[in-house]
Amino acid sequence: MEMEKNINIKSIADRLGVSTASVSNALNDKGRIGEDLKKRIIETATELNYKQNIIAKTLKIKKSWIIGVLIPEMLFEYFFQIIIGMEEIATEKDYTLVFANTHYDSEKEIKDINKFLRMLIDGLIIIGGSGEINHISKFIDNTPTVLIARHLNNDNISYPSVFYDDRAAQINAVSYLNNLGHKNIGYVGIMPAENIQITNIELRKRGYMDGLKINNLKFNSQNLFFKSSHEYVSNLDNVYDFLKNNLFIENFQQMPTAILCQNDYIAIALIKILMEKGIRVPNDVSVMGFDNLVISNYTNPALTTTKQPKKELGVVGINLLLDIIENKSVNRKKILLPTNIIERASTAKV
Amino acid sequence: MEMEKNINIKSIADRLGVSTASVSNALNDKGRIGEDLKKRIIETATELNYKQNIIAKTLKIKKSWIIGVLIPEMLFEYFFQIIIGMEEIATEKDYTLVFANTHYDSEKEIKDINKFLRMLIDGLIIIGGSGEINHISKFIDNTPTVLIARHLNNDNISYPSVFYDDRAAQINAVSYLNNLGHKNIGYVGIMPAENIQITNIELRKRGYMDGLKINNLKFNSQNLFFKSSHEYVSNLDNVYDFLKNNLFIENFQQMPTAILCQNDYIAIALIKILMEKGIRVPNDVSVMGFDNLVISNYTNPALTTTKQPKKELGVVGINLLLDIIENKSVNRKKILLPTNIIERASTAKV
DNA sequence: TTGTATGCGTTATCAA
DNA sequence: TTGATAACGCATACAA
Repeated sequence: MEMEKNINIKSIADRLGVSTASVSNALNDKGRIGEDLKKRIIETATELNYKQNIIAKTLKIKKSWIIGVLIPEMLFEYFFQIIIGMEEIATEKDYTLVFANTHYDSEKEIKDINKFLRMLIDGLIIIGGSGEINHISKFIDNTPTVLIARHLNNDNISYPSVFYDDRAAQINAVSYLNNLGHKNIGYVGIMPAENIQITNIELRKRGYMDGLKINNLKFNSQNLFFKSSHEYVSNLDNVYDFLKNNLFIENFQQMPTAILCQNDYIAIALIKILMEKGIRVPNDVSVMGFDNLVISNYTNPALTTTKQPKKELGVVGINLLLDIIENKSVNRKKILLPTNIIERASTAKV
Repeated sequence: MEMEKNINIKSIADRLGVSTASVSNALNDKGRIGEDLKKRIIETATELNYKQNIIAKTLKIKKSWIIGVLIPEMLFEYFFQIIIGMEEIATEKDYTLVFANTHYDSEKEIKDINKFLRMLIDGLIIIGGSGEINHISKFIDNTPTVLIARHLNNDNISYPSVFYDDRAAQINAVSYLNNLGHKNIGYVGIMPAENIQITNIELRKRGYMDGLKINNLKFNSQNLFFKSSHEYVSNLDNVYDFLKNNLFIENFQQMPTAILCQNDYIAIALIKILMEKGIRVPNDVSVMGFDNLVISNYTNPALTTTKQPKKELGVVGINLLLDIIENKSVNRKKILLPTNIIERASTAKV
């Protein structure tokens, strides 16, 4: 096996007896070079199988074509749909995505962002997470950043962001159920861990409460199930186990005729639990989810739920970020995406 | 706003009146430096909020702590479970993953690998895809590479790899159904596009055929549904639509008492289609999947299926790769992971 | 149009 | 133990 020497612009320059400057100019299609020499350089480059070293280029021009993406957990579909949307656009525009899983941990967020900055990322996308932003604002202020579906506690702080309105969506859900004739509507939600606070989850619950008020339905605290888990609850199996151990249908004061859920996983698990107890959905009780997972159309009964534009969150988010990166003017834009109710078979008139 | 100058090792060196060499040695905990100076350097570094530039370091020492990962499609759960497994280990060992979606396209594979190499990745992981490897072997031979769940056409070619046996698993599935008393077993599979060839899919189908033989059941070509789609079929909705338009249950010669499927999506879609026609599962026909998606325990009826160790594929794969990167000796290892049948409610005795 | 020379931030060699 | 300096591969300001 022959010793394979690294081919760089100097290899090409030497081979042709020209300067590296000319090689660089030729290969990057800058103007300052003659057509003839340019052609010879490009020929030699392909002949030698030259590959531009992105790392060196990045060091020189301070552009990496890397976008850092912060995800709070590796949850199926919800986050991955967002990522899929981003990936298509990023690839198309020759950017590379790198991910970090922050586990809803502020310390980890700081650590991950620091790592990204040391990699000279061109921009940052933060998906979901807590309502807190102060601990990372000093980084964000110096780096093009877009927030996706992250609701900040402090409304005065504003960052470029793409989001949908969890609260308004759940208000709509309550109204939808009310229109079906349900006057006694329960709610099932889970905070996936005790020490974290996820604004989206709070907002969905508040939407339920406000929805009752707006529809002139009375709130009954017995019919609100909202617990934190001490162990991390995220996937369907976890959710099922948690509800199985913590939610006692018989504890509902006056069994609700409809139960609104924080998300589809909870709805799907709840339906399974109800059916195991011989409670029929929607005959005995209507169940409504939130997220519109792909699978929710294939459960039995198919799930009525609220669809938020997951993939579009990613697409719009990355486009916004790339606009900011390539043209500083579009900063501080906030984009609200719509939600809508997908009516299926898990809800019925009463 | 003050002009924020980049803090580098020279900033620290200048501040203390020492050389950059000493700063580097101190910060990287190399030996050649006095304890006293080292302490002062580290203090100054934190004081100035110094962040090491990974790009410059990578250029110098030719190590990026980046692992490139090739995925053939953004399919939920199957690939994402693998990724989740990898991500945990990679993060733990301070590596960063970058992904490329090859869309089962050889040209794109070459392009993506080239991009990775230009980023000076430390290693490459290739998940799934076609049975062909020649077009990228020249890259792989010079870069630590691990194949995950990619079955090569040519058995003579050997790369470090982690996999499970699709064919053997489907043979087991046929035997399982046979033991339930099913003698007329159908099969439903889809090749997601016409011009691509995915070895795993071929192997699963072959497992069905071989399984019949081994169990002394006769093969009836009328009961094998295996079509290519001209449009890309991957997610559950696609699969449902495709089957709805192409699979006519009544065309089965002598309706099978059990139908084995290529994957869980197909099984779930098939069950929905059967139920829409009033055919009961498992009373009228048993249906068996492959993959054991999380959701498959929550369908109604819950799905009997074959579980392959998705997350473990990722964990074992990345560990193997990191071993190769850090210690060239473990090369050319092939690791076979077991599969097992998860018995649920979609199959019954006949 | 082309070449010379410098620097991006780091590590590493060699000399002091 | 410490410092001066070259080198990684590239782009660019400036000179020719």
